[in-house]
Amino acid sequence: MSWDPVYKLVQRIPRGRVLTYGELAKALRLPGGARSAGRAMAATPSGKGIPWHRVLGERGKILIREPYASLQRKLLESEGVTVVESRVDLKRHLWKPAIKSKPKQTASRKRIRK
DNA sequence: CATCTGACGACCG
DNA sequence: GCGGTCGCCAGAT
Repeated sequence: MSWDPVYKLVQRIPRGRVLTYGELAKALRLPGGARSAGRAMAATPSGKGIPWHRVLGERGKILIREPYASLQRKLLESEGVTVVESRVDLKRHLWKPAIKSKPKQTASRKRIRK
């Protein structure tokens, strides 16, 4: 599986902003959901300039285990993101990615919900 | 091929 | 809020 689309989006996250696995997966419509986003990040090649630390769990919580958790927190704080009790304030730092090309739905997009 | 293992998240108690 | 279960599914063993 090629996670390129994921890395590409992650690289677009502005400095000082963050994104959650769930939002990431939803934005790219990854099959398997958030877990897929997590797998992609787990396979993130280091040294590619990919700001993996800007991806957090639901509610802005740092889910990765040590020793990376400390590093992630450190990197976030160095960008001006306040981390409290292993979590950041999404209201203040969540970044909303542009919608991934949603092929013409001009006027058919109806609610799927009940 | 059979199992196990998660950078997840929704749900439940 | 915390811990356990379940669905998800690509990789590793």
